[in-house]
Amino acid sequence: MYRRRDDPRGQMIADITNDLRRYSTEAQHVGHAFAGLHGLNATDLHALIAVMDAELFGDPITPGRLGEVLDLSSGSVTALVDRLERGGHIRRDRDTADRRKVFLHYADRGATLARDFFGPLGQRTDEVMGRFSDEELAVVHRFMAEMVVSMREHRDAVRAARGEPRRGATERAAD
Amino acid sequence: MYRRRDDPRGQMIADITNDLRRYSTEAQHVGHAFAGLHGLNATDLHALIAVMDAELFGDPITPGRLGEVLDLSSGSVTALVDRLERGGHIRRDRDTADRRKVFLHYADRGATLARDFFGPLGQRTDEVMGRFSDEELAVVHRFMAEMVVSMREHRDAVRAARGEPRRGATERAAD
DNA sequence: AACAAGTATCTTGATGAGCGAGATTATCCG
DNA sequence: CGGATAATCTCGCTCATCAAGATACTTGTT
Repeated sequence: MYRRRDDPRGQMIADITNDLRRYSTEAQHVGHAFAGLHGLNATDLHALIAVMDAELFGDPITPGRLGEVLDLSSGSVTALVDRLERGGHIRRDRDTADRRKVFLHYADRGATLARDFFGPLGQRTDEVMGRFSDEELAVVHRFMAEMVVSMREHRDAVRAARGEPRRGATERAAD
Repeated sequence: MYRRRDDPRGQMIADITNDLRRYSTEAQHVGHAFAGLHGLNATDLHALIAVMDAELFGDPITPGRLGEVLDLSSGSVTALVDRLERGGHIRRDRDTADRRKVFLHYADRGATLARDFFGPLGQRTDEVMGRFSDEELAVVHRFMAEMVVSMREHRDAVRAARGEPRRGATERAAD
């Protein structure tokens, strides 16, 4: 769409670029719509997923880190966590060792919501994957994994371009 | 992350699912950061891209359709278009045939912005693609194209789940 | 101990994006 | 013309986010 080339490979690259952009856009719309359906906004859903990811990874997230991940101010994070806690999606737990810290854990309601979100999505994804061989999926995985790395670098570059360079840099792979 | 399976193929599917989710998430963050860098918000950037896409496709978009695409109320669309017009990113043009309609065209500032957004991104994408053969890219394209279709269907399903079924359904392939 | 500096979270007041309902403007059809 | 329909815009409100500062706890130093 934005690059037109005459050679087949160039065309293929342009096509994939469009695919990726469309996929991301639609994914965002899905998130937006799903969130609205459940009385949340897009940020809330992101936050909920981040909390779940961190916990599943065995390393609960704190409000501070959540703010870094979502690129929110500390005040917004407090409001966000308040909302999610009030809605029964997550819990706050003070760290016993360092009592300044607060760990965020998902509550039942949050877990249910996440399952409802990813379940149907995963089903559709599985259908598509069913039409590809193991070797083909391996190629797709290799490609997408590299794209994720590339996109993370780009995100950091863009974030760094405004104001202070951000702290977190490429945070660990757990999301 | 959300599905752990023991067979290699199941693991591969889970990995790709994670790749896709991470990619979308990061893409969103990039959009958010880039928009902020230029005094816009994420919606504005989406809108700008939608306007450009429509125009490049030779079929300029109206505020009404823009609202459908972004899932915004009519009031929000007006405010959005006002913002973008005030910022010199787009222009309003009345249709000469049906003077109720307003067509949105991007202005110089908008075109520049879009180029600044997609340029560096495309560069990074190209780097990754350079590490894949033609055949491999063809597989990726086939996969992603199917995923886009699947995601669109899912989006419509989720949107339909709340309130009236939305009008637009799977809009034409042009974005 | 006591104090200072650092870190994590929370509070407050202001801004502005988005919604919903209704008003406005233009077109179509009898 | 007059009514119905359609597209866009206006208005009043709510709430997410920000920026700056307050609070609570920890760590290091003397």
